[in-house]
Amino acid sequence: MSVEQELFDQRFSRIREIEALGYRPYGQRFEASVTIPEILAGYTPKTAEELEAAQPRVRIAGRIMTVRRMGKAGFMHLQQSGERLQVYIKKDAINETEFQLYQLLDLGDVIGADGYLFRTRTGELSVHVDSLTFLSKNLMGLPEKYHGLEDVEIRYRQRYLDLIANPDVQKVFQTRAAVVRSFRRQLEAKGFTEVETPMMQSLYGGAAARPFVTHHNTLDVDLYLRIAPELYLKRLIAGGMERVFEINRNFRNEGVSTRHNPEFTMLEFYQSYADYRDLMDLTAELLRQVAIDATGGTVVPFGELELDFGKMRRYTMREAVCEFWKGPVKPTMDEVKDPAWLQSHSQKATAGECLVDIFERHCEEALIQPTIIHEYPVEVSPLAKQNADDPTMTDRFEIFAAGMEIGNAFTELNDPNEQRRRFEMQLAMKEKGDEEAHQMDEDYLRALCYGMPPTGGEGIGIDRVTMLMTNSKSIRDVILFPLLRPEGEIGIADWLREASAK
RNA sequence: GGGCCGGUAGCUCAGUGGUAGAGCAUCUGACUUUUAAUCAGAGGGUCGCGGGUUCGAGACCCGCCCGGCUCACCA
Repeated sequence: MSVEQELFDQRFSRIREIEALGYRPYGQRFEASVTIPEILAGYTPKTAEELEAAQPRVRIAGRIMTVRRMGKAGFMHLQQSGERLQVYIKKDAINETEFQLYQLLDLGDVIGADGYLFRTRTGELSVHVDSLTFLSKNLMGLPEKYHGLEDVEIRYRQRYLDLIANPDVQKVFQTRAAVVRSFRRQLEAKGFTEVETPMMQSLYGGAAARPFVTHHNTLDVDLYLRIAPELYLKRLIAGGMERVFEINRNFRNEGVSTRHNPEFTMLEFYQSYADYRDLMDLTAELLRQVAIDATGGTVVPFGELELDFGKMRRYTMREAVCEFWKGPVKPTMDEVKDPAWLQSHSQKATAGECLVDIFERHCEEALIQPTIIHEYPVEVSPLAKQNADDPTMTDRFEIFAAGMEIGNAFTELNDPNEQRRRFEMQLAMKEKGDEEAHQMDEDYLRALCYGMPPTGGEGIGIDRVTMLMTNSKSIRDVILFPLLRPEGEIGIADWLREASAK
């Protein structure tokens, strides 16, 4: 039997001892008067003398994270929502049964305590406990108290343990919630309606990506998990829902990296009668407020960097190539507009694809401060409206920060015949082996044939924005359960069965 | 998919071919304001898995599994 299983059995057998003292090992409802974070926020400024005079009563619950026993007394730290408060147990201050319970407690158990607040000799805010109760038994050894849980594989696979052992992890996901809340609140305030569109689609579109395939038994049809909600949201725009947004999951059957998870959360919003320039202003406003709501200010630390969401630089893609060119001699605007020059600096098939290729290789990683790049070639923008002055380009922009793409927006193409032509271009690319090219979506064309108002639309990657707001280097640190290969047999059902048979 | 790095006690990590280690955790004892509590003692290992080289492998070689970083792909 492994050490871990011996510990498990030891703790399992303690369940009976707890019951023998008259407690339920898995507890019952417990009405705390206050949370540990509330106590820390409210009483940290109070001096020992102030607390001594008031002896504020508290009733708290939490998980035992440290224990220091000293014979007839002892200290423990209880954790709640990632924050810890010390409690002091003294034999004289509680009854005999509760003291026996205290002696049975293990690291990781969840308990409730009544008492009053005071400061110890060393000045730490603590609860002087006069009553204890038991709320839930822990059967597993906790990670080391000093280093916490560092094994990233265990952190991702057993996020519950990560949340217990690494208090800051909760803060990351609180911040993620604040990001989503901020976008939602801002868009609602501007008259956008939140909608939900299909995640299972018989045609996939709205992005360049390979899909996951699944199957519906009763209808006997293959369905794709959506790669984007775009084409459905624009059907709603065509139907007269003038401002809509959706915050939900997209699925792309592609590589996994520090910036890519196969399922990820996208905000998409569409505003009738607006164009991409309106969206540039809106984007700057949204991100600025998200930074404030998520971090308290517009300047956000990211690694060695500080990202300022209070201002948003803007370049056209061509300007960016001229500006951020890596070689010693920067190209001129005339060169960057010249298809021959572009094709002499990239292997891609068309001038537009060459421009994007050059941009990605030379510029993307240089876009540290939040930046809008606009005017994208038509070949890579099958759903965006062409620029009125330059039909090779579209009225489209992307948002970059920390060298990472975080958003994509454009004036929506609402001319059904031009959209038909673009789909056919995509089909031609598919013929040539481009697995990510769009499918023809005739129902979408039909919707456009009814007349879709001129519209601006945008998608923002919530995970990536959250990375920026939480100073996270990997997207897996902002997704509670990132995709990993299955773990295989765990064996804990056997442990429970064996322990309970003894 | 390619390259690089990692997997040793529950956790965090040492261990450059010669008897598998430390700290924390666990168990026993002492201790009524400690805080990485302290003190005395004890137990705990499929060295990721499978082959190979060797008198001898945790270490060297080959294959595989899992993870991380990175490149490719992508948002």
